[in-house]
Amino acid sequence: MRLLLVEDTRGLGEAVRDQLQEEGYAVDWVERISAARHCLRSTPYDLLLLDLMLPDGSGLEFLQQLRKSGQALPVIILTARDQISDRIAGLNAGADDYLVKPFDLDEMLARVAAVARRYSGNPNPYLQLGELEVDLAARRILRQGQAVELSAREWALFEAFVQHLGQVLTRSRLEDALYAFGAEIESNTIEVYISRLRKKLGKSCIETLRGMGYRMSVK
Amino acid sequence: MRLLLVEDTRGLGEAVRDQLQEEGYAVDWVERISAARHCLRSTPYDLLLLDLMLPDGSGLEFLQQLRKSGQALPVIILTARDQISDRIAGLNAGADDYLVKPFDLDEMLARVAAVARRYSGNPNPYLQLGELEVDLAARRILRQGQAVELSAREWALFEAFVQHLGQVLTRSRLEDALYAFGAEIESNTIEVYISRLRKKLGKSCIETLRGMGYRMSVK
DNA sequence: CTGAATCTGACAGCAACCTGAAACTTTCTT
DNA sequence: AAGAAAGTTTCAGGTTGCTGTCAGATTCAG
Repeated sequence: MRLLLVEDTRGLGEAVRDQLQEEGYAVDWVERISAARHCLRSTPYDLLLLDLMLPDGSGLEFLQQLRKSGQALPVIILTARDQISDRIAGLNAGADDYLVKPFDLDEMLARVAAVARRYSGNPNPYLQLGELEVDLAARRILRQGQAVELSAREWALFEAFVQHLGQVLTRSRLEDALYAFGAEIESNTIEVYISRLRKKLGKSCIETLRGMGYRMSVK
Repeated sequence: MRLLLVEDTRGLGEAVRDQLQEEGYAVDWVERISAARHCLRSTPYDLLLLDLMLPDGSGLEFLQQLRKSGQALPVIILTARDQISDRIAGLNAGADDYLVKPFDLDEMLARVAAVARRYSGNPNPYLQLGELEVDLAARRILRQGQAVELSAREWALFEAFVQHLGQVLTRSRLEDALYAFGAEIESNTIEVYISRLRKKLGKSCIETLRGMGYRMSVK
């Protein structure tokens, strides 16, 4: 269970993170919206804890953007007492719950556990990658609920991407994933398989970075 | 970060251990499965590097046993080139990644770092440079939260600056970063790319030092 | 003010990439 | 064992947008 905490108050952020980690959650803590955007791209999270007043923008707008882009990620917002009206706006914008600062840490844990429980229909080996649901162990992929069948090579390639989510993979790195080490390949096999994966999984699932390689991200 | 290396080839084992230790990992190196079992009982490890052909049994079976007993420990398997089919079996048995011998030590380090990162739950590390957020592994840059796309050459140049923050880079130094060693260039290509970077990343991000070169600072 | 260094918009050429289809290989079925 | 089906690799033609160069504008040092 991995959480992303966006909170610019040092003391509070640290306390919340430590408390959650003690409970066994994996927690990433950032202080800016831009950083949060970053994390969300390269890592699949199960829950977002979002302060509404941040140095580089409004958490509320950020949340709206998230929802607009189709992110179903559970969100708990953190607001100061004098921003209570934001609470309403927050819930409207698609938050799942809220906490008014200063809040009790046990209260916080309870809310997190509640939201987590509500959402954890499937115990975690499932990865949610945009419209894809991936079960790595079972080698199964659902796209918008529909099963997608991959051949051996297609799967090997896909797996390489998933195991290095968000990172740019060079051609030679991908070749290593498809063919055990140093097996020279002359033609454009990689491109052909990229093309097939896109056909099966959706165009936007793999980005091309001309002259550099390819990248799969969470969104 | 403590690793257990199970490898019966002396030379290879030594090289891998030394390399990893230089990178700051704590490494225990054993040559037998029985010894590995022992270590695992008495010490908590963060990662297991496992050869599949060992004098006292099959690493594959060992891995299966581990998984059956509920061990979630990350595992990278090492296979010889002619045991490719084991790679599939290994991944099925619950390995997280594989390396085909003979492998490049840098490649090995990269895989170890990747697996370690994946399990430690950290997202890619990112840099904050003024109004820029940089994720080197993902080759992603956010400028005030907005994604900025760089071409291959632009990125190479940018990377050179980031890797020498605050230092003055001469023209010939930059040429070496863009073109593999000593490729003479006559026209003002460098200036053109500097210009393109400034357009995308902001004027002030790279300073000109007339007659000397260019510099990027932390700001 | 003058010359040299640097900046930047424009552009032709071409390498990188995409993709449908054909040739070939492996696996399955009868 | 032979044929069918599925998977893999290669090839070729079409497209995209990066790259290096130049020329004219601009900045800077003396």
